[in-house]
Amino acid sequence: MIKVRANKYHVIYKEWAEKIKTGELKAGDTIPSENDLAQIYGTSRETIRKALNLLAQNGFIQKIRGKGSVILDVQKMSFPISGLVSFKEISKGFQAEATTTVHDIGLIKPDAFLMQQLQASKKDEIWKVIRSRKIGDERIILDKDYFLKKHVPMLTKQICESSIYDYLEHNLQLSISFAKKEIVVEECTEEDYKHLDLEGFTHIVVVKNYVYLENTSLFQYTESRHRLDKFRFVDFARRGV
Amino acid sequence: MIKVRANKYHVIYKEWAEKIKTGELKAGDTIPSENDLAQIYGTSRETIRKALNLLAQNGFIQKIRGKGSVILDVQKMSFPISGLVSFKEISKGFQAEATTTVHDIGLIKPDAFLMQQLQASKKDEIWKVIRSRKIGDERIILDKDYFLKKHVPMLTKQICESSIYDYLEHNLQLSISFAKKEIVVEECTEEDYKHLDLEGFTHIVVVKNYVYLENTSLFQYTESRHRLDKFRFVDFARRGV
DNA sequence: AAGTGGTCTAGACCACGAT
DNA sequence: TCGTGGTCTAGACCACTTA
Repeated sequence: MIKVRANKYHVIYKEWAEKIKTGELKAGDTIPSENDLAQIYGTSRETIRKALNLLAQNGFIQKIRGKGSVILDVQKMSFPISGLVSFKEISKGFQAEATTTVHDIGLIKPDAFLMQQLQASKKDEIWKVIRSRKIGDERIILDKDYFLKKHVPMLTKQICESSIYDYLEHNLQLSISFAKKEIVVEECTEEDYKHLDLEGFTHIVVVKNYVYLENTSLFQYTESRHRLDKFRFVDFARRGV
Repeated sequence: MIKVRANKYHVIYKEWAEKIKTGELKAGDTIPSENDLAQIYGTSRETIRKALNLLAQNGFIQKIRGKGSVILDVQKMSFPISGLVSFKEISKGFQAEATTTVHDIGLIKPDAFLMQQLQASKKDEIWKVIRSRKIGDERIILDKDYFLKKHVPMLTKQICESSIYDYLEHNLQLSISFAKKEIVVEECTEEDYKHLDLEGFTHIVVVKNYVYLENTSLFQYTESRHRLDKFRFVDFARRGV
């Protein structure tokens, strides 16, 4: 059921990413040279380079001309909302138990705001899902998801309680490809007060996500609203294009 | 003085990125196929593919198997703190005038906090720079920068008033390579109240940056403190890996 | 069937760092 | 000088979309 990428370079990438993540290899060590790796794996050097470039892009190694590829300290990089990950995937990294409550699920007609956010027309139908996330014993995150029905024909409460993304990718075979993300801080709404334990905070961090499929069609708009003191975003960035 | 990358694939990347940014090519259009481009530029297809992969990574195009490369809507992506950009580079995109005030600059010995953040020893000396950024007529951002003196021997008030990064890259020839970024919300400090127009906000968005050189040595720790209502972070992310 | 992008190869030359 | 990573080539086969 799960789509496995069996590309050589991807396999090699995963293999070394794992070695670094588990701490089998330590920060400061160097990995074998590209030529050595090409021999070890019986591939061409360009294939090795694709794997190493992935490692570099994702912050596992730093390639240094004339020297080799040095392993970076990857420990601090926990809890990334970075990239494109769903709450289910993120919550694996939590210590405390995380539970999801579905407050609202149903088909609606888009208002002006949604028509703009989803580039939808009056005729489009939209799945609206409101969920809160409890971590430990506090309700901390409020997720408001909107899916175009033409891409997601059916949705149930049960699906929303586990992982919508699992369902979309594995059952509907949708290929989620990229997203535009925006992080801002807004005043809390009635809805926030109702569903979250706000502890007196008057503002809330809002992560807005516009999610696209492989064919470049926008199919989801999401607002993930995080209580100020519990929000954390981690990112790894390389300079210059 | 400025280092120009004259790689074929980089030139091709810049050329098409420019065409898309300026709107000469519109979202939804397709660019020529890889084979066509290889012919046009008189290069191999792999070189074209390196250029197109850069375009895809940076959100300019979406490559679709069997079809071609479609141009994405890149307009909404203004004001990225994403990637690694300095305030000077960001402020180009502002409507209003942006000015920088230097409040403090000097060499200090690291306290426990800084020793940890910069992985420094007691013997290290550190440049401390405190600056506020005024946009329009409000002081909105407080930047606290710490540089290891062994990498940055000299710093002046004048340099800090323009762009420290310009100075580091062009005059000191330092190669800034990558950074780890963390975004959280904290309570305002005395320092924030003193240097910023906080308008009653009790909390502040803090962007913490750990900046590394090409040889993987950490040389800078920065806190960029943004007033809640003026903070905006935009990102483009691809799913998987 | 033809055209597209995705993977992979075996080789070449270059710029850079260590020795 | 030698080994490293960075760029580039000319070709091959594949999976996919479109006609």
